[in-house]
Amino acid sequence: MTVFEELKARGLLAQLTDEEEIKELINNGKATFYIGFDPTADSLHVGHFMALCLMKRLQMAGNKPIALIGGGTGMIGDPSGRSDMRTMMTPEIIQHNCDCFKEQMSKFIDFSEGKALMVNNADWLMDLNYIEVLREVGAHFSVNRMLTAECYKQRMEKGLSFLEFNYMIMQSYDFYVLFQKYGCNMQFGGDDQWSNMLGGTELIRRKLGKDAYAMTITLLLNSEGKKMGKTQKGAVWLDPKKTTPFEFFQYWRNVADADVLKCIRMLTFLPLEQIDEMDHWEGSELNKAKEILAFELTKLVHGEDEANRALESAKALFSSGNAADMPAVKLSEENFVDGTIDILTMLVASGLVASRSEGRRAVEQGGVTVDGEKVTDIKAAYGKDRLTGEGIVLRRGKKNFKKIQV
RNA sequence: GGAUGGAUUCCCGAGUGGCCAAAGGGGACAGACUGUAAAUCUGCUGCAAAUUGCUUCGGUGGUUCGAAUCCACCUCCAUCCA
Repeated sequence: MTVFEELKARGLLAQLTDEEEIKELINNGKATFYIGFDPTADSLHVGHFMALCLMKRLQMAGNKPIALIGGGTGMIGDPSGRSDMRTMMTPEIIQHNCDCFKEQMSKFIDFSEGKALMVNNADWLMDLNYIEVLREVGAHFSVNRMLTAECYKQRMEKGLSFLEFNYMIMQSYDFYVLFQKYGCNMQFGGDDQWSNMLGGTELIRRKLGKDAYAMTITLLLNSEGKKMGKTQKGAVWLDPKKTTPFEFFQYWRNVADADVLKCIRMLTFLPLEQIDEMDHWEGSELNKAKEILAFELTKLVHGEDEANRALESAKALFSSGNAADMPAVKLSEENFVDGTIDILTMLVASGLVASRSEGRRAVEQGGVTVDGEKVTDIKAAYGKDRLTGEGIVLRRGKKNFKKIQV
């Protein structure tokens, strides 16, 4: 099976400028392609992960990836598909985020011996001269066309600043620069990037009279049409300090039935034959598939050891309600009054609830247990001796556990 | 620059002097049912020493016994005109 066929079979391909040409190039390892990553945070997240996997797959097929870090475009902020303006970031923060991205990326992609490149568009965007850009690049863009682009649709109602409007031009210019400098003939990205990417291929055609190609990968949406990889607390990060391997594992362990197979297909490197076998699994059997998904992804991102630990913790936690390395909280002296601590203080100190009011509600609704026993009294208190050594397992709801120790 | 409309709690959105911690919906959280799923039903959703008290309706000041609500100024947003 060729790379192209595999990508297609996994449902990763969304839009392509020229299917035959792209197939030919990537199947024969003749593509030099780039994917851009804007430094919007100090860690990559699941969306980036898909792009990195794509890079890896194509790299294995002999193509040369260029990871572009958007130190320059990050100064502007991509309005594509967003309903409101991004908060502007200071140059210091952008620089910091770039550094974090670099470090994380090198774990996934082999940058040795020219097998892949990492570049930062700040290197060519920051010194541009305004008038020159307008004349050289701006002249090739039609405002009328840009305004009809799908990615601005949401912003036509709420307002779009000139700053953000220029994002497409900057991204197009990136492609143009990379094409000339590194012979980069293809750009890949998320499907929301389609219009920005087309801008690049057109700029190259108009300025150089040459062909370049663009291809987008399907956005990972759940069955309700929402972007996956987001929780109410924010994104699911790849940085273990921001999203622990256990939390990461749990996120995938808890995806909806309707989404498991799609996720396995799109995100893991499991052979397609194996995935096809799972395809007819139904009902509670799907739980096994969720476990496989969670394990495989945790392994890819955090390594096999962490994946095993997360798997075992989860199993132990949900069967016996106890696990060796569940997140633990050490209480300090000031939490105790007369050698005891009440349940509300404990809930707040553990971070399981945000306030005492919330803790009170959780207890009143029967959502709190200590060592498997339901707590019914909001005034319940625990002595220090109970918390020494092994400590106790405090639980709010079904899935939030903390080990509490002195 | 001018005219008009607007800013309410996580989001949408009602409220135009006291009965307002603020309707309704969404989301989130918790319970029941389950398979760590979905659907459904129930509860709950500012903070706290909790039949009470405190802080909140873009910002600052004012009127009033009393302001989300009235007045002044300011900031931001949308639409139309230039």
